Amino acid sequence: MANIQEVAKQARVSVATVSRVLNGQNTVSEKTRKKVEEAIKKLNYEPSMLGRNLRNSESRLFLILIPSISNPFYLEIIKGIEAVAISQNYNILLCETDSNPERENIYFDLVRKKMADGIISMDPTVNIETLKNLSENHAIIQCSEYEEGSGIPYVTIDNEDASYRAVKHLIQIGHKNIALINSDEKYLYARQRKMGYIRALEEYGITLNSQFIILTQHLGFENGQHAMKKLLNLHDRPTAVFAVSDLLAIGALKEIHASRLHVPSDIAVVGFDKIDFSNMTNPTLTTIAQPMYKMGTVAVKMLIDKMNGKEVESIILDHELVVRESTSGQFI
Amino acid sequence: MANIQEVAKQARVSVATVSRVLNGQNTVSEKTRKKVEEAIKKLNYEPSMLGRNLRNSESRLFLILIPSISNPFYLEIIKGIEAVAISQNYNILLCETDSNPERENIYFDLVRKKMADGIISMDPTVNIETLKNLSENHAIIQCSEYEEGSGIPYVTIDNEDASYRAVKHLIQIGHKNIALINSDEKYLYARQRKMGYIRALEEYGITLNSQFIILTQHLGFENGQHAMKKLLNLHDRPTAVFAVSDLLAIGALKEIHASRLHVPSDIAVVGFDKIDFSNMTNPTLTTIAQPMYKMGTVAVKMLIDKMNGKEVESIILDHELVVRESTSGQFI
DNA sequence: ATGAAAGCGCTAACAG
DNA sequence: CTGTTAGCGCTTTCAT
Repeated sequence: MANIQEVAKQARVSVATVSRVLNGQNTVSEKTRKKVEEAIKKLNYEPSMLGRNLRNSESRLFLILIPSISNPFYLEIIKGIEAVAISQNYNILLCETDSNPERENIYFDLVRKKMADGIISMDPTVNIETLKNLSENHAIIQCSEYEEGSGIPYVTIDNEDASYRAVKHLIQIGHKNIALINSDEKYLYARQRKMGYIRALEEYGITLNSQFIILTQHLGFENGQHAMKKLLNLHDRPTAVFAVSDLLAIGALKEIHASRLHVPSDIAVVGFDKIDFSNMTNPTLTTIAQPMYKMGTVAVKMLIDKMNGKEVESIILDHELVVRESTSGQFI
Repeated sequence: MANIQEVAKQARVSVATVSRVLNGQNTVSEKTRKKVEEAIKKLNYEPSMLGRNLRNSESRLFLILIPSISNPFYLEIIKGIEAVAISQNYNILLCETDSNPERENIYFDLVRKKMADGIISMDPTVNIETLKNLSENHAIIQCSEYEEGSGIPYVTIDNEDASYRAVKHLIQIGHKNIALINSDEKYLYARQRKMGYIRALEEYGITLNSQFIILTQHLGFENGQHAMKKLLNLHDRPTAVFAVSDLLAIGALKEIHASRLHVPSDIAVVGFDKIDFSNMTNPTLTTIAQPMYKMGTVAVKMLIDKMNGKEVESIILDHELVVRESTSGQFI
């Protein structure tokens, strides 16, 4: 493989000139540029990013931290991230932490060792102290999940309001006994969504039934099944369920079917995220749509701004309630 | 950020010695090693991979090529890849081509420019000529999809046999009118799976009904719905469907429900891949399990062997028929 | 408009 | 066991 030296020799110019051509500087005469371009073609030369990166002290790589690649919620965000990243000549290192601090540390090391120029963290289980430390020397943006007052800019939605609207929708179609399948309240979004749930109930004068709130360890399908099983075993079971992720909701759906009950006539279900799969279930799932793709694009733009030393403000994006079959029709 | 020079100065040794400590060479006296380690700690030094990579002419990054990140089939493979990669101090660049040659080329450029040391391609739409060219100078492994006689080693399953077994299962539970929802036959796996389908029918003396074979552009949910719609509109509709991906099968499931028919009593359904979602549907999906995680780990090992100049043989892994609700019970 | 030369941070060959 | 030094491939300042 040819290097810049050989190209220079072939074109009878200096390596500096070759470099100038490579980087599209306009201080090169047309004639010289031609010569260089021919030499490049003739030698099949490809500039090495290893040399360039060392010289520029950059890797042109972003670290994207997610808890699990199996959760479709993140995939759409990643698409947004990737689109903007590529357009700016960056690439992404997709890092799945499995909520494992050791694993997380392997990835953070990549940044410490200059293999990545910045971080977009979507991991709610991230060690926020480490993140804060890292943010002193590196550009970091939090996406979706965040920590208030950490000084790390974030892009997210108004979880409290989204939750409020989901529950209000259930109330408006006639439900009073509404359960909440929430995740562990150590997560900010879980606390926020619970608040929205409570606010909606209060607004309509519905008494909170603490048996109707089930907490799950993770946001997966099985967790939704187990939670729903508990709810179905209650003496007075709910007529509607709001689950804070589509995967949880789909698990609930499955469990309801297993009990030979019908959605939405026996129990209505609302999910959260609008993952692709929420439209494939039977019945299709009413859910809160997050602007995931946009969230990804915004996060990258914020990150690049941050790397360029600009002042970066956190951003709250809009969400939307998508009514589908799992709540359609008036409840009587 | 401190560099190796400053550490050397602080420890009053040469940079070579620091490098030796960094790389765990045992030619350093205990006393010196201590000094160096203290200096590293004191200065909060982290070795830069940019320097190391340039020096070693490696990036320690693998390029993983997939057509779409939304297809869950690839995710489990990726987990396998990542596990082995990390254990060998590599990281992965996950690249979604969207079956777009331009996009593909951006990623191949990464290899040409030394930003990646090797490629694992899982993209059936990959330009095989480009791949062959690239394979002259770079280590490449094909995973799942491959090209016979390309000289590029691959790891995959026996698609013909897997398909044969799926169809045989349907026959054995009493079906004769078995449809095939296949993808475009420009893909090798599609041709192989069709062969298996035909072989099973022939073995049981069932005449092939060409109306029962539907080809789809992609392997997605909607494609499954459309294909199933066509089948349901046939005068003599099939009593069983074998779809070559779970997503297709789930689409078929949905369409069958929409027609107020019941699975499996009206129509039995078999999918392919055993993605997580195949267990979340109602009914759960009978499917062919591919050893996806293992496929990923094997692919990386092959890649690393290849990079080390070893002779690498292609590998065929085992598959398994997983019978679940969508075909359970004797068909009458 | 072009070239010479320094240097990004590291490793390894060689010398001692 | 340790130090000196060249050099990986590139960009950029400073001359000219």
